[in-house]
Amino acid sequence: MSSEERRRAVLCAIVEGYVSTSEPIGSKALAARPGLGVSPATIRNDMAALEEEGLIAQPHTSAGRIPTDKGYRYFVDHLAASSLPGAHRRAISTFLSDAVDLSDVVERSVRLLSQLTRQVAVVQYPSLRESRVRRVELVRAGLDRALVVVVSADARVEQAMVMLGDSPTDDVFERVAREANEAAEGLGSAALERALDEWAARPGQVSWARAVADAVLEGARGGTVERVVFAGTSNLVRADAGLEQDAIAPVLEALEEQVVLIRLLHEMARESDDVAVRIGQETHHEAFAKTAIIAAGYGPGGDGGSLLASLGPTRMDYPGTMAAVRAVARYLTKAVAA
Amino acid sequence: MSSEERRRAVLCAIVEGYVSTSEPIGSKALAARPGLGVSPATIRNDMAALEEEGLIAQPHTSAGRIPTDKGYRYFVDHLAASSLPGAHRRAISTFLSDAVDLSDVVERSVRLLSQLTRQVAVVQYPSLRESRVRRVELVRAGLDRALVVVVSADARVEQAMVMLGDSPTDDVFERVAREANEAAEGLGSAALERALDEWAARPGQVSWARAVADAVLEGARGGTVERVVFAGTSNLVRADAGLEQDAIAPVLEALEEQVVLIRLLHEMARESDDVAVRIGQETHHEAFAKTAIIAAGYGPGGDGGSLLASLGPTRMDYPGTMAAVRAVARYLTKAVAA
DNA sequence: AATTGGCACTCAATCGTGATGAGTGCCAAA
DNA sequence: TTTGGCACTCATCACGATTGAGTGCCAATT
Repeated sequence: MSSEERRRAVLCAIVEGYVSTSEPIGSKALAARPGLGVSPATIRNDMAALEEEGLIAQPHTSAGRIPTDKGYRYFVDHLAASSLPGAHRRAISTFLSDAVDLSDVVERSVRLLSQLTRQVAVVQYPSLRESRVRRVELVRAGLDRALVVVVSADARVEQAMVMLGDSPTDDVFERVAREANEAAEGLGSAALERALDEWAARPGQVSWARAVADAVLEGARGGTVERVVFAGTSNLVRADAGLEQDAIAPVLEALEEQVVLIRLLHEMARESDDVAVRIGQETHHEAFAKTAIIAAGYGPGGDGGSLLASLGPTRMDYPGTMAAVRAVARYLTKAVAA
Repeated sequence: MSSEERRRAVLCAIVEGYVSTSEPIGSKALAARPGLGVSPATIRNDMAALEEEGLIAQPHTSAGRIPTDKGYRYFVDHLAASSLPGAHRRAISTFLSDAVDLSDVVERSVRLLSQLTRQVAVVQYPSLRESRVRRVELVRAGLDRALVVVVSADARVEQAMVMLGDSPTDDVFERVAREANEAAEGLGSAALERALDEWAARPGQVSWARAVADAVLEGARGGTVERVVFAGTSNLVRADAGLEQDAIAPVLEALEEQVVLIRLLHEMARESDDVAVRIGQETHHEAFAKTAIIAAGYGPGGDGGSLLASLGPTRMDYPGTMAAVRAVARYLTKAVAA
């Protein structure tokens, strides 16, 4: 093994050691490890070089080394894809096999992922592709408001409240409701838009027809809300997790906020078509500065898909977590396709 | 003031002092307070009596006293209803005034409540009363499964997946879908049940008609799922919150679990028609042993209503939190009635 | 040029010690 | 019943000494 190779091995050993013990790793402890049969002094030289490169650091003078964000990054980039333990594999298939509907699938997945990784799991609801409208239903919900319900051909139901700005009689309301359905039924995308535009612009049409048409279009597109569900937030506060008390509250806040997280996940999805990893500072968010996020897309490729992720302290089991995220993403893809 | 009254005043002062400083309160500090003009020695006597009654305790010999669960209970029971700061009142009305639909109202409420109380807020989705079926829609979602969508007259949409145990042709499926809607349309409660029973039992009916009928009935009843949303979990880990690190993870787990919390809230709603309070051990749950829960019903009285709550460490500002919970419940009642 | 053993040095963590003082319980006096 | 006095307890803090893990550097070795 060349000295270059050994330096790399030393880095990996430091990462693995620190992740499993959560304590800085010294040269002596490393030398005792089987695998790299060299003396502590040699390892010290390698460590000095690695520190020079900014891959490891020491918390204080007389302590061992811990990986920096950059060190973790190197480790992750030079990682052979590891496989999932058989027990986990079985857990996934049994967990997801008897889900009854979409929200059930999503909820089971997020719980499963949090259990497999012992981290916080995040699953974004699938952003469903545009599809044909099966039926439009208008339900009166007060004098001047109505609920628009769109049932699409691929078995989704979207609803939205619209303000009428007007108090139509029941007769008028019923007629508009019937017409809206007739205009939209069976159509999709461009044809749907044309039909609804025409309908809303008919002479003598009620003033709120445009609002209804927009609601139907939005419903057909799968809604604008990008919902995200979590599980396993308690893993953040586990004593062995390695996040200081002060670092936890901002993370929980950011998770509840959602918007920051969703944008981050989108960025990550764009830059990799397998599993994407952001470590510490790479998240570019103060709240996540001490955490790492491992994300993967699921569902049909292209824009139709959606995202899931695992979030934990930078000191996490990267190979294991990446394998779990990849596996759940794969199963979830199957589950939503069915 | 009689000695009995003073003892009560001492207890209240201890609670208030401990809540605001999060440190045990000594006799000297109490005597310095204006209000009860007696010497530290007298207060010590009162304290001994209060400790005898189990209302206060001392963490260690040479420390001041802190309230026990029982002490907090006494304090809460003998509390004059306090009113909400004007700023909070304004916050409530502006926060809720421009909500667009039910889930928006619920989400705004839970955020608002967590901000007002600086605790974890929990809001249960309104369990809506049974109502007439406006329309039933069956959407095929695979060879042997279908989505049943029930739109009710009061502007709700419920959906459920049913397994057909059979792979009907599209023609048959369409016919059954039409018939199911005809059978259910416009009916409610008993009449609906009768009509669906008759429909499902018709000679020559498909085998899965019963499953569809059940799904429709359940949808009309508002579904069985009782969803709960949270906000402000980061407040649990705030350093000044007063929960030890180890106590936090179980709480987060229990919140995610939901089922325990929901049952607890139901119990609480039953025992009080104003604001109900459970303190520490009174929750009868290990996870909540160090927390207090303040719950109130909202929505129309009787079974139609639902619940919201605030959860935090037992060392919390009870009057303030109770006032906030009460106020949000009141506004929320208005919001869902509209 | 790379590796190794030796050695002095640094510094966090640990422990023991003593001082401090907040707070108590008890008792006798008012 | 209240109060002042007083001895007692015990967590907390500050100080110092010790320990030991781990390092950096250098000269010797391969």
